[in-house]
Amino acid sequence: MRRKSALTTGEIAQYCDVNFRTVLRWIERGKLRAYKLPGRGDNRVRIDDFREFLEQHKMPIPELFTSPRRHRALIVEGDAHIAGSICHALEHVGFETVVAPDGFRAGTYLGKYTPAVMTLDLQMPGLTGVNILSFVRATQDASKTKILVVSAMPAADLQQAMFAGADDVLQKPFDNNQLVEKVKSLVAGSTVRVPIYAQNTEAVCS
Amino acid sequence: MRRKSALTTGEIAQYCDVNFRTVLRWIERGKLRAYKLPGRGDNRVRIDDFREFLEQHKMPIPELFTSPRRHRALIVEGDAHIAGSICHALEHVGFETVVAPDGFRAGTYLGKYTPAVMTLDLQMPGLTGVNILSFVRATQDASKTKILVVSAMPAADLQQAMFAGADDVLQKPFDNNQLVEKVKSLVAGSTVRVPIYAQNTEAVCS
DNA sequence: TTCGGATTTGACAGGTTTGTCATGTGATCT
DNA sequence: AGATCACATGACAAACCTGTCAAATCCGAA
Repeated sequence: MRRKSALTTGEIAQYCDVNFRTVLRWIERGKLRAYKLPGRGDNRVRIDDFREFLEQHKMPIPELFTSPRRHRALIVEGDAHIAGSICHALEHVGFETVVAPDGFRAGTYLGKYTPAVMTLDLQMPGLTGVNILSFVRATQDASKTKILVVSAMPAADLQQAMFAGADDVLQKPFDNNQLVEKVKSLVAGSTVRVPIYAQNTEAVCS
Repeated sequence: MRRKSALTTGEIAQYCDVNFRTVLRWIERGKLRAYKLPGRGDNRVRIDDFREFLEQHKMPIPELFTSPRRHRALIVEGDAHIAGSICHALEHVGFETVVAPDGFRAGTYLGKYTPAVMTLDLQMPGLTGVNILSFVRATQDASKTKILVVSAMPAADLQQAMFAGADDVLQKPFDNNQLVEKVKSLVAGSTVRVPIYAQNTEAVCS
């Protein structure tokens, strides 16, 4: 079954545990964004709009909408050996993993998979670590992705990574259990929403 | 995926997140314009008609059809000076430009903006040029993006870039006019076989 | 605490659209 | 050419919209 990209009023009514008439009124009053089908004027609400609505009103978000992203981890790591090891560890605790062996792929995969968490090797060739951190933080779509910096750099540099936007750091060499613990707590903590949205830094030439 | 100038009912059903039976009814009632194939009477909807339909009903337009795509150029270039120069030249002939100063951003922007054409500096720090070429070519969403490799590498290496998937190459240093010409012809060549009715007359500057 | 007014939500009915299923036939692929 | 897939059609069930009215909730005042 294909994943739906839009919901009907009835479905939303179920999720919110209210009468569908109420959902219609929300839409009427512009509290919930929706578009209409040409026929009878059936409303469809895009999942993203629905999520935003839920967050805005601090309503509980059904597992259904958080789960697929929640268990996805992006591993940005140049060393295939280490990457494989991380993969294995995370998959073992239920994550769906994707490995990006270079910066370019890290970028595409981040946008494509919107993982819940991303482990980032700052010393990959071609990655100007700190820049990436702040860039990701400023990117709306990815701002919710938790970042765990994994690096062999000295502790002072790791501290700086935290300032730049990392959610946590882990010094190489590390133990897989350590990593799994950190990742898990990052994902668990991500249920708390920070309402501050970084402004979108556009790179469009003017 | 094959290039299409018209859509079937099934495809529209997918895009609209609706049952294909419903799409048929829309067509029956004249809400969505379509023409029939001679055989069984299969419906085909021209892309422009579909887009008009979506706009008319304020329905979200799938990324796939967002119009300006054709005129978007992604400039992957580490040297801000050169990047600015390319930007300027391309904007002058009607492109919307985006600059990616590193591999990571190249990746995110490629996915985000799905540009019609991408100029790629193979010697950027951290870009393992040839890998990227083949990666992009293998990536479904971006496979239509034309790639112009811009590099100071010797001609033999550029030749290899062609084998790896580049659509054209340009040796540094280059003249802006040269670049513009190449980009324009790449975009022109990619003509998505837009049928006659295409009113996109704002097309590439002539 | 209790009361009344204002607002929001739930319930019901009628009419219409949309989804589902089964079937037949033309496309499409190898 | 044959096998598989996608589409069209018809009928029926399910879901949705509109309008109206009753019930529940909220809020300030007595």
